[in-house]
Amino acid sequence: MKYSKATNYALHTMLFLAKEATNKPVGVQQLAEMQDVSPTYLSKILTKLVKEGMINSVSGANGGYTLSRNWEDISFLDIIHAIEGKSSLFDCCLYNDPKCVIKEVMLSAEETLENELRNRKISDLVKK
Amino acid sequence: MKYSKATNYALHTMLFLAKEATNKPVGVQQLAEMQDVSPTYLSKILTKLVKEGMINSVSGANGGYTLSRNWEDISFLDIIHAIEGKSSLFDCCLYNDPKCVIKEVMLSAEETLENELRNRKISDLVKK
DNA sequence: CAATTAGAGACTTTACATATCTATAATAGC
DNA sequence: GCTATTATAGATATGTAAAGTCTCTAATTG
Ligand code: SF4
Ligand code: SF4
Repeated sequence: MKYSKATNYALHTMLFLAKEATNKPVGVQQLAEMQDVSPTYLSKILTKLVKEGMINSVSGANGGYTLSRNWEDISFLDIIHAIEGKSSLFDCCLYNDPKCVIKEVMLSAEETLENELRNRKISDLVKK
Repeated sequence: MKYSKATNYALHTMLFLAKEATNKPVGVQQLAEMQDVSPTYLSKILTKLVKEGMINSVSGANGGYTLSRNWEDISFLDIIHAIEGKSSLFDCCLYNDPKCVIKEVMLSAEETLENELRNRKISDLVKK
């Protein structure tokens, strides 16, 4: 059980875009080089962020990616969910025993984790 | 990013053993049948718990597994660590930037999760 | 000794993350 | 309109780890 590299790439990209105060699009070429990953693969990851409305993409020459308007609200959890999906960390083997104690513990722990990640915004890291 | 099925099997086995107040060994055959998993595979998982001192094994006829003496102290985190390993959920791609903000957020969130899981003991689920 | 049980190791299968390749679509600048 | 540049999409390949099987060995019971 680990966060995927794709999540790592997405977080680093978001942080970089946030640090760039400018609105000029940043090409995937540059973003990929910084992180030592292939541009086509990173592009595929960033497309997920585009579809979730976290960043915008601009085709054509001098194109690239920019943060969306509401970027200051984007949390770590948002980014993780965009890449890893939103399904629970804990897969129950049987069907929905509602008073199952194991499930209760695991889901409540996961919720604690999500709350923490929901409160941490990319924008908080930039302001200082 | 998900908890493995092996973790699920380990948790269910521990809970079952805890509910069995008796000290009689329970064979892997029976444990596996309940969880619809092959005995040899489950055996491999339970051996990890034996090595961490959470359960004891008894070979030979009428053998099986019993909880260890200190079983009331065993937390969810202990079991998860025994199966999934203890390495961090977040793999940092570069080497140890100590003031890295991303790493700081991810590790602190993970610590919150671990604290919650450390406070939940198998024995708490049985007492009621 | 015979039956039963856990443990160990090699191996296979499956699933998924990671990545590559190629073709298409959109845009800028000339 | 033409060309270069850039993102997007889909098919495909590779790598890795989880999940599971098979077989042999060791310990214990009776
Ligand atoms: S006991 Fe709980 S965790 Fe296990 S299968 Fe049933 S509902 Fe799921
Ligand atoms: S920026 Fe932080 S998370 Fe990223 S590689 Fe460096 S230390 Fe690791």
